Amino acid sequence: MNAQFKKGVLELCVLTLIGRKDYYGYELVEEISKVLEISEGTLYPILRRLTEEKYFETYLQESSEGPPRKYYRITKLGKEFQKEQFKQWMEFNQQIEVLIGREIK
Amino acid sequence: MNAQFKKGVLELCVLTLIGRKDYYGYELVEEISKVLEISEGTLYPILRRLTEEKYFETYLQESSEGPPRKYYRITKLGKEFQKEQFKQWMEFNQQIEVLIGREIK
DNA sequence: GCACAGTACCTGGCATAGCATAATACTCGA
DNA sequence: TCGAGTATTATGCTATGCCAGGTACTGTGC
Repeated sequence: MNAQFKKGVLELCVLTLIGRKDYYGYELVEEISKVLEISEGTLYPILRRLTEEKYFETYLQESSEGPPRKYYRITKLGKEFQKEQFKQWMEFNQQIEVLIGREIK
Repeated sequence: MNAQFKKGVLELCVLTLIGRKDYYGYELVEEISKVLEISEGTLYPILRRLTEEKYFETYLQESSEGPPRKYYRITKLGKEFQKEQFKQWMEFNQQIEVLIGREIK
């Protein structure tokens, strides 16, 4: 899989998934990994960045299966950002389809 | 427009368009610019890179409207690469849709 | 008791690719 | 002759994904 394709889109995926329910990092890696390849070293920085930009809030929760889990909850600002990013992604996709879409056979 | 989205996909667009007919750089910028924002500083390096990797061949042609034009023609290797990239892009798109697609309203 | 696997988080350094900016150079019309 | 349009190229910046490695807690098997 061309790693370049993921640039920017992973952020949208993280925003969208956490918009549906709170996740902790490791859980999110597993969830996304069901569908596409992703490494922890990619995801944790995205979570930190989006939290720094006030799109997420965090809280810790004890676990009986290991160290405490850091949960991420989307903020109002995060929801707006997700909407905007989603819109842009859809537009971009359509533009690409205009350029290359006819190759579908 | 989120510039990150373009990473990797522009390469596929260039491969696909030049797969249809020969283009010179400036012409290609204009063609793609009809659909999405792109700068020359982005496109020319892509052309050089793909030529170095034997996906394109080039030839010069005089022009009465300015300096000579450098035309790009796709190679057999380029066609194969385009197919492969196209397939990967389509797969990637589907995977993203699985993750975030339900947001469509 | 201890090694190990599984769970959970974090960071530093690297590679890639898009972009802004600028330089060069040719043609043509005002 | 000056500027606009055409056409190519190079340099340095930035954003983001990935690899590799480190820390630390829990439970299991020897």
